[in-house]
Amino acid sequence: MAQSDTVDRILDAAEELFAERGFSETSLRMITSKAKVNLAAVNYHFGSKNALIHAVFARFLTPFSATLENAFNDLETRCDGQPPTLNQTLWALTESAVRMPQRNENGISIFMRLLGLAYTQSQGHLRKFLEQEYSQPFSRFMRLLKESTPQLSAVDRYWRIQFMLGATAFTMSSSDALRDILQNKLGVETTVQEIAARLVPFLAAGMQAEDPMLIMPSAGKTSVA
Amino acid sequence: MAQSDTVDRILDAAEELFAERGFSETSLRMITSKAKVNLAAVNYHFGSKNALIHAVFARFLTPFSATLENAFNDLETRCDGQPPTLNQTLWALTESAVRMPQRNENGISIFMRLLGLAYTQSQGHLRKFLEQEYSQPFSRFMRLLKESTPQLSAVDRYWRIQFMLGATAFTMSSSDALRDILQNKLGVETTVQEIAARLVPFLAAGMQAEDPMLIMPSAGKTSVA
DNA sequence: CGACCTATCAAACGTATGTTTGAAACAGAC
DNA sequence: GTCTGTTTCAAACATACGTTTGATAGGTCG
Repeated sequence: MAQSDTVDRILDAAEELFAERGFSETSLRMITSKAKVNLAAVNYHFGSKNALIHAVFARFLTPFSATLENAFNDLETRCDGQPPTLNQTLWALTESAVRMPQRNENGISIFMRLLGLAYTQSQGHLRKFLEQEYSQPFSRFMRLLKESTPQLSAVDRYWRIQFMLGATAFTMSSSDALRDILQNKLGVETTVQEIAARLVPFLAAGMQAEDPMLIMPSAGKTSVA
Repeated sequence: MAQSDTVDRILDAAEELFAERGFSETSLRMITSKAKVNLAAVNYHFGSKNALIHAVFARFLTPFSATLENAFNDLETRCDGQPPTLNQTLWALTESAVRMPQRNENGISIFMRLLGLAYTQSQGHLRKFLEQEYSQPFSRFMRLLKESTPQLSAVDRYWRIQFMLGATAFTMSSSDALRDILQNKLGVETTVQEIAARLVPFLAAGMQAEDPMLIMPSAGKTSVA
């Protein structure tokens, strides 16, 4: 066949291993042996390990950013000029992620973990690649968030967005492990959708908290709203 | 001198480099050349690279966990049998961290980033080490959190704690980079204390959000609070 | 002084990494 | 069948890593 499935087998294996162990801790030999392809195949098809990392992200991110654009379009036409509510904005993103066609049942959580790693591990080339390729939907989401939280100052909004990102990336990145723990400790089953349904209200409440500087640290009793 | 300053020079250099680049991405040769000591000194004084990582954490974490125990003692005597409020619990932790004596002006942010990396990078040995050595203050903090949020079901509390952890670890793990971005974009200087002062209210509000299951995803308009 | 323990150093060791090579296998077109 | 371009493969390459070695100094105590 002209384009064998070698490329996809490599991408599948790489995606899983990167998510499990991080980028530096995953060697090409691990990937190629898991994918059952020759070691040289990675450099032949992708050129380098870094390029493979980019390809793993691109395979998910390109269709996802298209889905996201549609969701944002829908949201804006539905709002008809009015700024969307914070919940609407967050759900537009969440539903796009949850509804993406997945290669397997863990597709979302694997990719969430990869996104978290991309942010956390200081891989300069990756950040540059993501900024270059996918800045548009990101900027648009930021703009919607801004419209959804007009009461916040730019600085407050900036930090709270980081907090949201953190809670999301972190939770999703380890949601498999967390689900297992919950299953064992409390005997409760949990789907990714349910986690999202718990996460979004948490984020919305955090974003809309009282002005942070009103509540200061001290030995006295401070209470929230 | 009996105990030269080689040990501390190594610890200082390692701490900084680990925080900047992560554990796997930092080689012993980088550390020893930054510390201006011989390569073999690390294995001589610490035994292995992993042991050096543990030592870096222990140097900060041991005095910190003592400070934390005191803060929790203070809090419990101040509450006099009553369960503490969520804000009190969160601030007990935050103030202990902020008030720790620091080796240099970036001491806290460096160490926050290290803690974030410890959680994020899947270094099995590190997690085992931390669980073994510092499980007590961690468990105590969890117990206080439970008392501070009696209104939450066990499952809700479980997930929301994960969300808090995520927002904190993630923000702290990249706080230097984030501060730089903010500095460039908005021309605002930010201290770790200010980040904490913004984070705590965010977390408290999220923890005390409405029952998550009341707000469901749909195409319709949903609003919070 | 000489014995002894500790600390430092340059050099080497074995291993694992990402990448490259050159030949072999395979495909489709003529 | 033969040619042509693509894909696979085993092997090697150069480099970087964590760790070990054995020699050399420096200090302390009898």
